[in-house]
Amino acid sequence: MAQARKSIGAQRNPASEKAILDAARDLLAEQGLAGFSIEAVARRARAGKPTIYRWWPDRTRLLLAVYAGLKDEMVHPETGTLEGDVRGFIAHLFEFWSGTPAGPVIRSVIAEAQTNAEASAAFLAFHRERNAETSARFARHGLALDKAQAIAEIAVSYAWGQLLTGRRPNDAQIARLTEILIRGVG
Amino acid sequence: MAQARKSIGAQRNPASEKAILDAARDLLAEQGLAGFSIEAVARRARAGKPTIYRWWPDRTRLLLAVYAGLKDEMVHPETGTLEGDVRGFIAHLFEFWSGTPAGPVIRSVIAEAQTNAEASAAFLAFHRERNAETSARFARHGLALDKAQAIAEIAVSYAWGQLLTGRRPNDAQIARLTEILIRGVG
Amino acid sequence: MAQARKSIGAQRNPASEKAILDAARDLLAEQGLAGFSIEAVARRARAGKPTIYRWWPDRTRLLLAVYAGLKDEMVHPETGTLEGDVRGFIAHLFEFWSGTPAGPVIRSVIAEAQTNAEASAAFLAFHRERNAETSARFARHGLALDKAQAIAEIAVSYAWGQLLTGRRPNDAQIARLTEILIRGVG
Amino acid sequence: MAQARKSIGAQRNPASEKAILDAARDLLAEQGLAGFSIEAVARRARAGKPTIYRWWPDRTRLLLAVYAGLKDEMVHPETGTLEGDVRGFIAHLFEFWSGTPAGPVIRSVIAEAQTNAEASAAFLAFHRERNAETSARFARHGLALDKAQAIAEIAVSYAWGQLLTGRRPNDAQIARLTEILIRGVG
DNA sequence: ATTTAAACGAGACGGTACGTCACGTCTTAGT
DNA sequence: ACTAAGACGTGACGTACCGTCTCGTTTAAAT
Repeated sequence: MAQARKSIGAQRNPASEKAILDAARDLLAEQGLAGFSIEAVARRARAGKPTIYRWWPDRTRLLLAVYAGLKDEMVHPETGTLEGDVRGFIAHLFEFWSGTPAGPVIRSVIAEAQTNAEASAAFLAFHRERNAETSARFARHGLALDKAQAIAEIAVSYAWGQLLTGRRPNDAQIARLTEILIRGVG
Repeated sequence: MAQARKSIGAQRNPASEKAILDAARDLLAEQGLAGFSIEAVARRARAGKPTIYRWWPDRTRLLLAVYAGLKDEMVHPETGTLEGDVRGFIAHLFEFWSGTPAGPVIRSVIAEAQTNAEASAAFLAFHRERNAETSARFARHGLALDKAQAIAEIAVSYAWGQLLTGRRPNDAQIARLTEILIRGVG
Repeated sequence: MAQARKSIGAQRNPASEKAILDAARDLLAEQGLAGFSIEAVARRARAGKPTIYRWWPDRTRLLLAVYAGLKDEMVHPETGTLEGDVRGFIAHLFEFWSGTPAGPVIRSVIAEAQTNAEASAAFLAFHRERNAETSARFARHGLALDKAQAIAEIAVSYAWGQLLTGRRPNDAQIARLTEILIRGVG
Repeated sequence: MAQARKSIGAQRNPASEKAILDAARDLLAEQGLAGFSIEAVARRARAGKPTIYRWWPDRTRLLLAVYAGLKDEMVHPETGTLEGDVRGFIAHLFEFWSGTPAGPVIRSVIAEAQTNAEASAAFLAFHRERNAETSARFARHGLALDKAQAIAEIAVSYAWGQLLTGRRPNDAQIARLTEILIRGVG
């Protein structure tokens, strides 16, 4: 959490930006979307509300900025087999979601997207981008691209379904899903 | 929309209950969760706020009551084959969600469930109940119950994923998903 | 406080009337006008709200009924001298107001009279009636009636002023007031 | 009545404060305490409720603020004689109360003081302050201070008694009261 | 002896106001 | 020019009480 910061003159203060994004992310991680208000972020970041509104036009855009900040961390290793990659992809999603603020943040973005068209568009765009990467990876093992896209979509949808209902599959469930998907397109 | 209703004595007035639930459902259908406030429901239903709070302790519980009111309509025909039942189940979900207030209502419930533990529990319970029915139906065609449960879960998750991102699959996509699922457990 | 009472047929139940008036008086005595709501009276008297509204058309009229019930107790002895009667009258007012629910009730009636024309009229009428009695008593000692009325009015106004500001004069102050009044009209 | 006002920065907007106090005072003058609600004041002043609650913690404190705003106007001329000053003081009270919002405001404060300890304390404090001034003035004509205080208290109590019961004395009645008081302490 | 009619406790009804919270906008004073 | 601070109007939150209404029960009075 940030200490009191003075202005650094007629230029954007990167410390403020970071303090705001950190506060927003931490609030989402700790209290979910319910605790995520501009006022709470400003209090926690020791920032003025207009400073937040200057850079992010509303609550939704700040949420999306936090969400965008997660992307860099979303990498997972290749295994060499299709089965290993699919299983690893799914398993990694849940690890990522539970070990970082990512889970609450994504839940919040999805919730926000049900109310806010901009959040919806941003989330869908990001999903498509990610799915292109994922299916490209799956296709490296000789799978047709359309089938790779299909199982990537199904896998991610399944993972969302678990996340949104507060569940997390065990290894056996992940293995079964993987098997169904690979046999299904085999 | 309801006219002003008097009390009918020391008992719940079904006309008021209906007017409130109708108003709530219509607001969700027209404006989504953002337009769904107790004040707005009271105005539209020509009801007093305390009348709403008397029967539904908060916004979430009223939302869940609207959601529960959808159950009866959620039926779809049997086709005689596993492939037909799976495909029909998925197709029916999207028809149901787009032709009735059900789509916006379910989107709202899922969004609410990300914030509210009660909504989360209610949604998960309802989902499990529905999935038991669905997988039982799939199992009538000779499929093992655990496999039937798995593909029911996957199918519903896929449908939610489409709904929550504002998409709707065409018949070919539904057919492909159906094929993957059935071959996957075959 | 009353037990649950049944109807005694097509006639007013005196037990209910008493229970309601007692509850109203006690609430005024204990919590003042702030705690005096029809709902609170009904709860305390174990009466239905319509039973109250059947006999007293609104909150003000029930307050006035409690006030009217005080009249009988408002008697004080004659002393044989003008000075004794004036002093005794004033002293008696404060004893009456502090030893019974009368103080809070009269404070409440005066407060209510600032908002409600009916309460104002009722209070003024009662005041005039009382003042006629008081000044008649003072006049028995040879004082002209108009002078007796004047000092009765002044004495009561002074007493109200003390009551409404939460004060109570000691004996010396009462004696001084008495002296001023009697010498003033002497 | 005020137009919509913007914030003028991180400081109190005097225009809003004035609009709110004016609206409160006018509501009291026109409708008395019954019409005096925070919601009504906010509507009339075109102010937000939180703006009112930011500066005055509740209805009572806003009422007392209106009451305090009357002080400056409560001045009356000296006449050179005790009789003239006493009579002028009493007469002035009624002129002040009938020609300005002061009458309804004071009636409201007294009513509120019967319910609210804070209002009671504030009213009593203001009364004592005023009475010190008044009795000091009376004492300039050679009257002992304790006697001056006594007749000031009696005079004000009499005036309150008239105000609270919706009466107003004519000149002869004021003259008679003055005579009684002066002869009483003579 | 039976029926009628009104009073009873209970509590739901549509409203209004309460006092609180967060929204997104605006201006100040300082760096 | 950018900062922290915080006031502004708006509007929803959940609660209390208003005065009205109907329910089903009870019982005295009228048949």
